[in-house]
Amino acid sequence: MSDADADRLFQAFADATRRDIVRRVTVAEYSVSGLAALYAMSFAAVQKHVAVLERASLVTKEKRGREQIVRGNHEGLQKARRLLDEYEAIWRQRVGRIADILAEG
Amino acid sequence: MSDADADRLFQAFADATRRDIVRRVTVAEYSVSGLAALYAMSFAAVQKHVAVLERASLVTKEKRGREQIVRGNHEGLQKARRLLDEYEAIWRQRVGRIADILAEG
DNA sequence: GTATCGTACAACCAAATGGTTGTAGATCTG
DNA sequence: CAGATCTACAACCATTTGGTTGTACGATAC
Repeated sequence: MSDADADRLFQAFADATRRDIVRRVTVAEYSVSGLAALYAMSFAAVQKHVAVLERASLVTKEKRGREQIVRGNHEGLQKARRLLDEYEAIWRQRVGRIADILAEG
Repeated sequence: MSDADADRLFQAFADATRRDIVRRVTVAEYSVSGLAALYAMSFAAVQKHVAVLERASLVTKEKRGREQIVRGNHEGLQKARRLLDEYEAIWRQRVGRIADILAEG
């Protein structure tokens, strides 16, 4: 994953409204206006949040009639989790080294 | 974890320089100026990045003589991973529901 | 004691972010 | 067809972000 991909992913997660959208569209389908009705902000603002999530592969949009259906996209979440798993692995290596030092001493 | 905590965490991860700092200080100790020497930006800029990471509990600072030693802090990483695990759980529930529907049909 | 080093912090700047309103194009409904 | 609905997008605004330089101050070295 490129730096730019990771930037987009974590940036997308760094907003409570967007995290809420991700949760909702994972369990059910929503049109953009359906989502907009849930939040105390304009339709355009929600539209922008959805666009941020789409660019981060956390959500997909599909046209259905005049509506745009938003659904969760597992791809982005998987990428984010794999990246954090790499950091976790670095921690485990470090713990391993410390254990080795203690074993030697 | 509060929304503000999550915001700070993911915001902190949403920058390649900061992610690199986290990796480095997890495997070894660095002073702030030691870190600053690694990047093509000013000392003050790196100092700000470290401050962002510290607020997000991804790093700790400890004064040693005139230096400030930066170390990785597992707490922030754990919080981030747990939060992503919650999203993963929502996905698994969804997959379960779909399987149920298929089993019924 | 006097440089020098490492840090903190303020002030500033350009660009990005998160919000707004307004306009316009598609699609459905009556 | 006319009107309502859903979406897209531009323009604008305030705040935050990521960077800079400059100043000040405690700790170290000579």
